Amino acid sequence: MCDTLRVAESRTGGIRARARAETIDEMKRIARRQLGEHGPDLSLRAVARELGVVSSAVYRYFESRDHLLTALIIDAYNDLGECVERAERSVPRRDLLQRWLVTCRAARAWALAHPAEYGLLYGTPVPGYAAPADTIAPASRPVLVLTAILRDAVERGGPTPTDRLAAAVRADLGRLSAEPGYAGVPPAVLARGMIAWTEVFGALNFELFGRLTGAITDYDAWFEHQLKTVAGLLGLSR
Amino acid sequence: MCDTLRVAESRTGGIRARARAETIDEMKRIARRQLGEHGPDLSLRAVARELGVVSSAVYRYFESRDHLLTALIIDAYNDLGECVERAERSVPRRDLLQRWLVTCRAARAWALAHPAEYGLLYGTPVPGYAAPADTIAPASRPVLVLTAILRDAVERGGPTPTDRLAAAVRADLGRLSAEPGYAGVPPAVLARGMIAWTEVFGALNFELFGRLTGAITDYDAWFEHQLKTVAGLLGLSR
DNA sequence: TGTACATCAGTGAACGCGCGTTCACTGATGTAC
DNA sequence: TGTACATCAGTGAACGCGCGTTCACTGATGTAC
Repeated sequence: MCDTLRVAESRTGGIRARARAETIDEMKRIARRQLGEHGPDLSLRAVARELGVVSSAVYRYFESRDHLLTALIIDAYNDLGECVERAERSVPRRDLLQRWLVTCRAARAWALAHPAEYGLLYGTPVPGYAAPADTIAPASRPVLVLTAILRDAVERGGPTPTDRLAAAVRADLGRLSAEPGYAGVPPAVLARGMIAWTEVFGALNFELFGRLTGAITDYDAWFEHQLKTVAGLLGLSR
Repeated sequence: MCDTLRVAESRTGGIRARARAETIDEMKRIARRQLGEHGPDLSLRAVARELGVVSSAVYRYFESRDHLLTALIIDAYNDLGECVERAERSVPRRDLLQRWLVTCRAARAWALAHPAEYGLLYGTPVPGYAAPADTIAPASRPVLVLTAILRDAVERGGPTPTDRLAAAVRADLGRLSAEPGYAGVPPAVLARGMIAWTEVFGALNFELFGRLTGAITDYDAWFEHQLKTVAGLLGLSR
């Protein structure tokens, strides 16, 4: 009953539904900000306090703390995914190297702009929090962008690596390349793509978690250098 | 006074000093275990509880929660460093590729055996905790092992990459290769080493933080494949 | 070898704080007739 | 167009919990004479 009405309201964009959506957005915005200041131990009460509302009022909008956390994670994945997709779309299809570069740069730009959310997505898992299934699809958006580039490279008869894969690796990657988003990318290509991807996220971890302090000062330049070196692994040409 | 005596006791290995050291060790052992079960939010009270001691008793041994955390971090760095160093020493000096492989395998083995401590060292920084200077030296032990391999490769006239480095990158890495542990490794070689290192730690992050669940099932094989691919970057020969 | 004393480990109570969550409630607001 | 009613947002108090840290204290234990 109650749920049916709520859905109907949000469909027709009723006044209450709009106000409700705005409050949810504001709660998430505040929560995101606090995530950045006080780490991943998100506090419902602190969010309520900043919103100027009693703590129990939050439960009108989120079933529990974990539900709020999940909403933030899904939003973050989608935000990152959208940034990466938009950036990649802005480059001519045939320029595979640029597509790869732009994709990685967009991921880094997003991470630098949202370090706390990056930590939430790619850092130490929050103990006691199990990511629900809803997060899987948004989480794979960035990697699907990369896969599309690889597929285009393959279709264009680009360099196909002759790496010998161990049976177990071939099995895992073969299973993967049979899935919808990964079709058309042979295991050996997929392997190289994943390695490149791993290096890029390793670089982001090192940079964002402060593991290079004292060694690197120009992070932009160092990231660019890494991208170009790793691009060699993919054999992408302009 | 008090400090002088304590030092004297520990030097002579007095009974009290030994008991004290044992208690400290047990506290750290318990804290390490709890770190694995309840995440990086270490609780002094929980440690005291498990030790069967009142919470304020912990302050006989550690000035504060952060001091205990620092001790754990330093121990972990040293433990990891020792594992990596020992593994690398067990390989003939001239077999550069094996030395590289064994080094990375040791790092992974340690991480898998101590996932919580790995998270403490290489995961999201604990908010509000600033690592003191004492952690710098132990933290660099593993990377110095890699550097030694690279230096030997260079001295043996191994392949010197002709990568063009941007001025900023050359400056940063040049500054680095002027430091004690990095001497004898030219920037271009250092760059490739750091990229390989970044990939390996990216791989560990993905594996330990569960970012490959559903895709990879045989993590051993996948890691080996990554090592061999990345070794190509270093141009290490047997 | 015996004794007085200093030093230690550990106690127990307390301070002040923050947290997630429940529950009965009060008005305001939109809806159906 | 007006009115009765259902639904909502938000309140305020409370529950039970855990936390880091301080402080005056009690015995036990090692040390110096």
